[in-house]
Amino acid sequence: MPELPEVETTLRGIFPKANKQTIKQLIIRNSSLRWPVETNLTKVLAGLVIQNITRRAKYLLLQTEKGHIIIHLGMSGVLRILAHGTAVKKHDHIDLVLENGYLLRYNDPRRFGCFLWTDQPIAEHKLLNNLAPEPLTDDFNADYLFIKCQSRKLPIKTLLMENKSVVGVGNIYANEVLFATSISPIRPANKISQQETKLLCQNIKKILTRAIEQGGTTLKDFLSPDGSPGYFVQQLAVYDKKNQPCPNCGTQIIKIIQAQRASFYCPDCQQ
DNA sequence: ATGCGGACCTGTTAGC
DNA sequence: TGCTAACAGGTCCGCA
Repeated sequence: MPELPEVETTLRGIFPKANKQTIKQLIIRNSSLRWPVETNLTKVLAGLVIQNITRRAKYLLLQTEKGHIIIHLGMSGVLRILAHGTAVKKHDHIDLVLENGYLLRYNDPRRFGCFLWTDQPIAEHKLLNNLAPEPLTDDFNADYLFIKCQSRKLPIKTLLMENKSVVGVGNIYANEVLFATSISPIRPANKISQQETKLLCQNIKKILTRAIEQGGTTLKDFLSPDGSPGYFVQQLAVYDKKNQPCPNCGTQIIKIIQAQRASFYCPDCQQ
């Protein structure tokens, strides 16, 4: 479900109620996420203070005085801030109960997400130490992207979705960014020109930024922590638009499968 | 090192 | 209407 804008929306939603709060209790109803949630975390976390909450790629990092909680929402995860005593629903796997009367509740039907603890320096964690630069910082720029593309023959769409090259861009935004840049998803990465990587880089930043401003993209069930949906879906040009007219030229959008993921593009505008 | 396919899950929708 | 198959926003891992 969530790409970077949805995770950023989640961060902004939980921050005001969860940051600087003391953890009263951790409740694990179902520990079987992507990796098992360690049951001894209930002891480790009790009494710790959430000193800061940040995002790295699509990971949410809750910093405490003894280490970090690493949360990923996978395909279908949702984090919400709720009052103590709020009734539990299906797939409400974890509660982080806070001392201010609220709790952070993790719901994830498909259980592709994770809830991990580490006391190692966070940047060195195995899941984080090989990630591309944050796309909305200056470290992610045209020169960086060009060098990454130069040495690779895989389709550009696939490169945009691998976390060692680009983070935060999932299937929806990979399709949208390539449309905005008039590049076919099947073009080999090493056939992208320097000028095109510049435009690609600009469009990644532009589209992610705009999506964040709209509160993310709600396709089926994404809700921000306050329960509101995202509105970026209204601005999608090609994603899930098979057989619909291209907004530029009217040609029918086609759907193909790349790396087992659906790609949508205009065969006329995108070469 | 690269690139591909499988794996992990449940819920919803498309198609017969 | 009902059953079945396909598909869904992610990404790690193992293999060639």
